[in-house]
Amino acid sequence: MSINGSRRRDTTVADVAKAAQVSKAQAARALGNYGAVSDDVRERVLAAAEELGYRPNELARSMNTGKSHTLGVVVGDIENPHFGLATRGITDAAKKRGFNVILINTDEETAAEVEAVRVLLDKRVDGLIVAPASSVETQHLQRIPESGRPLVLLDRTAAGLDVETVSVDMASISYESTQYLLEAGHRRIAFISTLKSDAPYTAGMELDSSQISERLDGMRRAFEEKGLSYPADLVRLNAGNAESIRKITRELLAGPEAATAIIASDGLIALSVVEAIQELGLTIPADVSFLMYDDFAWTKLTTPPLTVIAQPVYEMGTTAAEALIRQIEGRKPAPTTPALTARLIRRGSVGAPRAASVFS
Amino acid sequence: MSINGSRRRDTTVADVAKAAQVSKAQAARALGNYGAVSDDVRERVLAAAEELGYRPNELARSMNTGKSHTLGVVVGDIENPHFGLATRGITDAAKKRGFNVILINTDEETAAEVEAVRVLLDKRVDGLIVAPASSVETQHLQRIPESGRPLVLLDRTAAGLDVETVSVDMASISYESTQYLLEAGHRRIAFISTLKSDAPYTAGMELDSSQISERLDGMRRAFEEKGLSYPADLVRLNAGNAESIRKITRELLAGPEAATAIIASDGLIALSVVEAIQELGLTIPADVSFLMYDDFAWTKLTTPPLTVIAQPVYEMGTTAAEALIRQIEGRKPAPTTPALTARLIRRGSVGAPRAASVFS
DNA sequence: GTGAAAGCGCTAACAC
DNA sequence: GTGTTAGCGCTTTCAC
Repeated sequence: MSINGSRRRDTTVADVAKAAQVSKAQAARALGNYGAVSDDVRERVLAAAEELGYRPNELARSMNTGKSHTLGVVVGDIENPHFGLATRGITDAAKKRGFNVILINTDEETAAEVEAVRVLLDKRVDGLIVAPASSVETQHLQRIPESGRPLVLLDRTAAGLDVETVSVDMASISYESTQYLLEAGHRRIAFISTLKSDAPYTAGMELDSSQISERLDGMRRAFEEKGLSYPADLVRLNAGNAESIRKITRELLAGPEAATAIIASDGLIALSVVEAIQELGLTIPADVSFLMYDDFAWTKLTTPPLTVIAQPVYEMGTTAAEALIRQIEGRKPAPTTPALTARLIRRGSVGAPRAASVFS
Repeated sequence: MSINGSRRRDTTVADVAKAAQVSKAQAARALGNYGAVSDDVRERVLAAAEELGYRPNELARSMNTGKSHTLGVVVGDIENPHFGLATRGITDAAKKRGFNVILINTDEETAAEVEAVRVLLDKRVDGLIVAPASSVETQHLQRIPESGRPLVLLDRTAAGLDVETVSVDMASISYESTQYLLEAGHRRIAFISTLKSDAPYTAGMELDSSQISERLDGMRRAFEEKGLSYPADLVRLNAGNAESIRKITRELLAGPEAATAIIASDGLIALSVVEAIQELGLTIPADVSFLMYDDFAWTKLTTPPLTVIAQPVYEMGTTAAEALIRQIEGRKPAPTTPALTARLIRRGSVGAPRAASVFS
């Protein structure tokens, strides 16, 4: 005893076993409730555990079961409400099934993503959900299934990776939205994305993001169906921060060939675009029409309320987590995977272009 | 050898040691780079490791070092941008110091929080950051320092818990903001919070949240300094979901004693309040003034832009993580902890009350 | 510098 | 039912 102070060791099964006067194995069985244990023993063990304040060491448990009951989640930016909501979906679904979540942010940098995957694999998570920063650089993702752990992709697909992917059909919703803009009379439709790229966008260029590719494909198809060709000069990438987005917006809206409608690829971009439009003293939709991906609550509060492409983000999160856990537990795929689809919510930010008559 | 297929075991130090023709201990030393290892051995071990694709098992490592290099983070709702941003701060700071983050959502339910703490402790995280759902029920938080692991509180304090807490001084910013409203002529100032409570608010009532208490204290002080008494009937709790918030807003704005100004306790509430105000056909600030906690980007896009109380949320996250890691590593507190303060950003949502002359 | 061996706390064979 | 005995993959004495 003496001065029993300083660093107190956690109480272990051995301690409990001793106190309950049974073998370590029996104590472990009672505590982990598996195997066969007499009521008498179970009672004594549980009482002793309670008494001693025993708490299982999950690390030790994980070590010999090989299961950590932990999911690794790798997203571009948790600060972005899109991922915030998706993460909420993931953690909710995970908790429901007894799994925890280790979250890593990549800032949409592939290097950080590679590192994140390494760390999570080293930590022996049971599976991973990744929203890949790049649909092209995917060797590090390849390693996940190779290491025997399941992987589910969120939002974007990855080249050459045959894994379950939870995302909505971007091509068709993009097609539909573009049609809507075309019918309103727009021809000069700009698209702004955060996607990093060394070179400015040119038609037919290979893109790093399946998601953006699909959206552009949808737009192109809508144009071509009307016998029009799609204005590749209005696609702007590298819309990284607020400042660059304002700059892009100003450029897009200047000159004789200015855009008459702008599509923002996500909520963060939308914020800066709308701000820039207001700063220019322009009015939506009289001077410029506006459309954005993701339906956040604030989009209803602007004047006018914004027309958006709503994605079932929370459901995508739960779906991804459920799919992953299903794979981890080796169960068969759900009979019918309900397709997740985006939909266009027409509010007030799309109108006829100023000089519609010129074109139509 | 034979059909070396099926389940491939991960390669371990033992495998590497064998391949490099050294003892397991030496291989481990080279790999973990600690202890003394000759250049020759190190080289051979590293080469063998590379060759075999060795990856350390962090679980095993954690088990005998007792350090998991993982932080547990418990927040009310990651979907709330306030926590999204704080979490971003935490993960950024953690990553910078080589720590990972396990995130758990409590939905502001104390029961879920108790469970979350238990799970994280069982997983042997090195320390925890908790935004406590309740400032009163805190026995489970007590257990964290008792178990020998550091705890840092975020946003709210907890009764009887002497741990580092990262939050801004709510009483003074609330005082300042209330003064501002009073000077604009408001007397009927409502305050809406998500805080759960069995009974409606009454003056002097004990609240579950230190944060809300402080805010109300600040308001009260501002009123009293002007020789006025503070309208406790305008404090509304239990603003849980969009529907209840709209209902509260409608009530607050009806009748002869209607509120002339509304303060929303967080961004989620603000969204619904503003929407409800618009639905009622009222105009901000002509019909009702509005003030909210947290400065989100969208607050600049409404008409008029909203007057807000900006909190350094991201910095609170990084500060909390840094403080926690400092404690984990047993280092002394930073010489000067820079005080985090909120500030009032006056935009356009506060004006004179409709019937200001009646009061002044 | 190096290696053998003893754990970390738990689960899982395997006997009895 | 119960206890004994090996491990899981790593770190860490402790000799040499």
